[in-house]
This record gives sequence, structure tokens and C-alpha cells, in this order.
Amino acid sequence: MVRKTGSHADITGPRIRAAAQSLFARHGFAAVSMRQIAAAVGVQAGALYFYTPDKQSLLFDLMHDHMQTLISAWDAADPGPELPPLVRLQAFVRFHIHHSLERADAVFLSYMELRNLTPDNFARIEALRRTYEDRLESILRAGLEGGTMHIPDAKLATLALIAMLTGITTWFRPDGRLSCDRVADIYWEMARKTVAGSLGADFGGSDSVA
Amino acid sequence: MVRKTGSHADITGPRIRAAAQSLFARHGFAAVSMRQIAAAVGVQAGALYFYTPDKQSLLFDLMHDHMQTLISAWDAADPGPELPPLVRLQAFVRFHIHHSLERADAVFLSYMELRNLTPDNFARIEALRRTYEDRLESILRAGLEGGTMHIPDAKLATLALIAMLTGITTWFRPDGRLSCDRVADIYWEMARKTVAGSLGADFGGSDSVA
DNA sequence: GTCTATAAGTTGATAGAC
DNA sequence: GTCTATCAACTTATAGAC
Repeated sequence: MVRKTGSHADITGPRIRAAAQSLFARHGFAAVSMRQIAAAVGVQAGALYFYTPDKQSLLFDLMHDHMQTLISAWDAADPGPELPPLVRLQAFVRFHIHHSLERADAVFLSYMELRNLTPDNFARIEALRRTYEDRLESILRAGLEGGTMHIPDAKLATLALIAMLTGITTWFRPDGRLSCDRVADIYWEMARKTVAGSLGADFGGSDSVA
Repeated sequence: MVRKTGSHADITGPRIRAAAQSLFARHGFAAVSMRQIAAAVGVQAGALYFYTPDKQSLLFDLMHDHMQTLISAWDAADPGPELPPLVRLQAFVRFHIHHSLERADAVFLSYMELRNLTPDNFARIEALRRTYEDRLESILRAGLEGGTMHIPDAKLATLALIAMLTGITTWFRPDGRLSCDRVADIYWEMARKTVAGSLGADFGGSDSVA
């Protein structure tokens, strides 16, 4: 199946995006050349410009697609605003961890390469990021108003929880000490307590995940 | 005081490091050229090599100094292992937030540019990062053994707390809604609950920071 | 759709003048 | 200590052949 030239009529576009995502995540956008991406795909550098107008668009499209996928995947996974906020929060924690760990490269890109976006592109990605954060913040506010959660500041709790959960992607290894499910259990336990009232657990059963 | 040439006998070295730190934090190591650093300092590119053997050493030295300063500053701020773990944890949370917010560029560098270090340099920085994490982990283990803390996994709680606290540097603005002290109060409130027993607050007074 | 060739500019780093 | 000049290699992106 090795051929030096000729049409594929196939999936060179997606393969370029996949190679770019992997290389950008590993070495950083600025450190990766179009020639390196081309070599990873098995084409010459000039061929890339049949699929992308420039390097910046390649980065933006990867980040934009990731954010759009993230938001619509959560909207599909959200058990719904009629359920108790703690139930929705548990769903959010598990969703965010699983979704992120299955897309470690895209997650990495989306918060490491913001500074390599042009101002216009940056603004568009930021808006999507805020949209996603607002989904969590509205759950926390509902819990606050209903009295099932006690948090000093809904906005800061949102940022704290997302930082805590996303941080998992920097150390998690599939062949490590803990499985993805087990990590999700442990983080849900901690997240639950973070938003709990001063009298502690009022949802989710046992205090231990063991 | 404008001069085009001649000796300073002064602090060009530190100024190069300061300019590099600021530029690396803003645009990323790979995206910043030696000529840009030189221009920020007000010298020609060749002059930089009187102070640093190469660009990589400039990055490594900045990260190394930051990690060394962080660890020795905490060792000086630690109230000591004879105090209750919750007291030490409160000190750690406040220390980490204040120290990080006063050095936003260095913090940014130290976790965004790890992938631009050579393997040897990476290993040295990683060892320092682990040393710092171990300081927190030992506090959590002491709380666990003494029964004043309830956490599902000491290692994961360490990583979760550090991610949560360090995340502040990505959004905090000195002229924003909340002061550094107020942010530290709110995060301590959340951190305290994260490690609390199932019956909630057993230290630190009121459940509210208001 | 992919190649080759190339334009036009930047890069990290060095040598030697002063 | 700093400058100027320079090197070889590399960069993004385009043009035109096939």
C-alpha cells in the first residue's frame, strides 16, 4: 500500500488534522513545522495547502471542533434541569473526565495554544470555553438556590472544579495505578464534598468510594 | 541615559532573564526569537550569548530558579510538622496562592514549557515539581492518619488541590472583582471541605468566608 | 491531489572588531 | 560587553508541472 504519488480520493484531510493535533500537543504549535506535519502524513509540504489555507487555520479548526464537540456532547449527556443539582453535577464530573481522557491531545491543545491564536480566533474559542463553563456554573447556582449546595462563590467554584478535573489529563496514563472509572469515582467524591453543606454529605451514599 | 554601545557594568544579565520570562510567558518559548529578547532589553542579538550559552539554557534557568524559590519559600512558610495538618494545609493554600499570583509569568512558564525542555532538563524540573507536591502530600497523609482529614486518595487529592490552586493564575487579574486575599479565603474554604470528614467542618471556624 | 521548485524571510549561533 | 556581519539551515506559503 505504499505509493509515492497520485490521488487517494480518500481521507488525507482528516489524517492531516490528526497528525497536526498529535504533533501540536507533543511539541507545541510554534515548534512544529508544516514539513513535519506533511512527513507524518506521508505527503510533501505543498500538498497540505490543498486542505488548509494556512497553519493558523489548522490550529483554529482543531480547537474549534474540540470545543463544539465538548459542548454538544455535554448537552446530550446532561440528565436535565429538572433533576437535582447534585445529580447533574455528578453527571458533569463523570462526563468531563471521560470525555477529556478520551481526547487528551485536543484538551491539551485547547488550553495550551490559546496564545498562538490570532485575536479574532482567540475571541471565538474563548466564547465557546465560557459557554461550557456556564453550563457548570448554572448547575452550581441551582444547587445554591435550592439549598443542596454550599459554596462561597459560584464562579470561583466553577473555575476551581474545571481546573481540578482538567488537570487529570496532565498525569493520567491508561496503564497507570487507577482506571479512568476509578479516577472519576475519586474525583466525584472530592467534588461532592467541595460543594457540600457544612454538615457534609447529603447525596451520593457512602463517604468512601472504596 | 540612552546609549548605543559601551559597557554597563550593570544588570544586563537579569534584564535578559526578565525579558525572556515575560516574552516566553506571553508568546511561548518556540515563538520567541533571540532577536526579540535582545530588542526588549535594548541590545543586539549577539550580546545575549555573553550571558547565556544558548536559548535552551535561558528557559531551563528560569524554570529551575522558579522551582527552587518555590520550594524554599514554602519550607520557610511551613508552620511545622508539629502543628495540626489542617493548620498546615491552610498555610499551604494561602502560601501557594500568594506566591503564584506574585509570579504569574514564572508559574505559567513552569507548566506550559515543560515540553520544550531537553530530556535531561525536563527530568531535573520534574524532580523539583515532585518534591513540591510531596510537601503537600505529606500534610494530607498526616491528616489522614490523625483522623482530621477524610480523602479517598492522598496522591490524587494532592494533584487535585494543586491543579485547583494553580488554575487561579490563568484567570486572576489584580484589578478584577476579587482581591488576592479574598480569592485565597474562598479557595481555602473549598479546599477545607474537600479534605473534610463526612461530618463537615472540624476546623477553621465559620462555614462561610463572607 | 500531489509533486517539485522556489520565493522571501527568519532562525540560533559564531567570529572578530572595538 | 556590545556591536556588526555572517553562516547554514530552516520557515510559511505559492506557482506550475503532471
